[in-house]
Amino acid sequence: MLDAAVQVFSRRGFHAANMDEIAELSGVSKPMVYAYLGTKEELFVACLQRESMRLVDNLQAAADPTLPPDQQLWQGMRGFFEFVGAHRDGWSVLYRQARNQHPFSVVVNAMRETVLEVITDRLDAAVRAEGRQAKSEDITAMALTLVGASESLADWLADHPEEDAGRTATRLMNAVWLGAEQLLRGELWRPGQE
Amino acid sequence: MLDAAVQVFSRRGFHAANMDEIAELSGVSKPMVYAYLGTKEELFVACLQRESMRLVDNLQAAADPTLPPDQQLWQGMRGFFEFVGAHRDGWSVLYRQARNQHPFSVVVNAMRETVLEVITDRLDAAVRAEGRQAKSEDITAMALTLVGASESLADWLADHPEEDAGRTATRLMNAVWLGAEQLLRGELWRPGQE
DNA sequence: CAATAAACTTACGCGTGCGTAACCTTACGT
DNA sequence: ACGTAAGGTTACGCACGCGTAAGTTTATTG
Repeated sequence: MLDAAVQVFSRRGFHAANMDEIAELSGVSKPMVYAYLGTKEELFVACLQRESMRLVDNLQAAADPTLPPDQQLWQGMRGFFEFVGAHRDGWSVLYRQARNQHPFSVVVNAMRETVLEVITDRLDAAVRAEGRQAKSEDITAMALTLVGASESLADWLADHPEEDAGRTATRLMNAVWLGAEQLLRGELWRPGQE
Repeated sequence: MLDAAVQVFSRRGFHAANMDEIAELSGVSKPMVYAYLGTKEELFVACLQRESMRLVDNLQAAADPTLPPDQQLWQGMRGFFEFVGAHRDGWSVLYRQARNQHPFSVVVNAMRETVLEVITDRLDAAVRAEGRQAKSEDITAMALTLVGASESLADWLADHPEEDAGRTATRLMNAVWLGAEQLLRGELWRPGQE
């Protein structure tokens, strides 16, 4: 039933989606949808909450703080891309439909804020491990870069079912870990032993 | 009159915006809006076209093919961030409202595709200048990374008026040109002489 | 096997907002 | 002055879709 809602919201967007279609796809009548899941807004929020929980779970399951920073980063990215690949509709609802639509944006942005905090903390720890320290706004900018680049590749992944989550994560590592300069010179980052 | 529309669409989104409000903010009556700019959809598309033209103009005005690749990249980014800083409502309408809303997404995605092509060509040229060649999908991934990271920082910039376009571009250069690895070690990329 | 409650459906009231018909008013030629 | 047209406004028809009242079937209990 939630699955049906996610599917319809993904295809049509919040406004264009109508409750009759969701009910029909669920195989029940409209008043049942209202009885179980409340209004259209409440239903949408329920979808958002389930999908964002899945996303964050996938990120954190991939976190192993004992590994070196690049491995941690790669694993986090792979977890994220695996969620996107496995739940394309969920991704679409979260980032293409809800992200900028009041009042749903607050839910999504809260989740994005959480993700940003996690990454910021990791970066900070990695810098400290080098015996250095960086301005917090520089760390923030780096985290924003990582998240934005991930979202962009995620969108691409969502539209290319043939692509593999691990390969996508590796591509992103090459871009953001080594940097464009190294890449132009032919250097490559490779995932270590699993 | 278009300005008023962009402002309202930016604040409310396409669906929540109503023509009465746009008319009132324009200082004319509703039938006049219809007379000059057509239906709500046509009006929205007109906004999109103006803003996307501005954005692309800003990107290309900043292009100087004689400079080394990193300088070209930085100038392109700065041009882009300057557009965002100067037209926050326009940015909001393009990327937060229209990007995933049929049938407007086709307009925005066409523009994004153009930008991606420009960047892809530049990257390709830079790789060739090093006497190397890369798989096209790797170049594509790098371009997607650059664009995604730019969008993420642009969104951040749009909500932080105190921030400077040039500084944002420099931050992004540090992240994507040098790479996170260099950055953790304390290296910094700096814009050359202007 | 009636009486009643639970589970579900059909059919509709109602608000909202797009797009326009009908109406007004100011300028201009005759 | 007066017909007429350009340029404007007010007021409304209409479709759409959310949420629910009223009605119907299926289960349950004395």
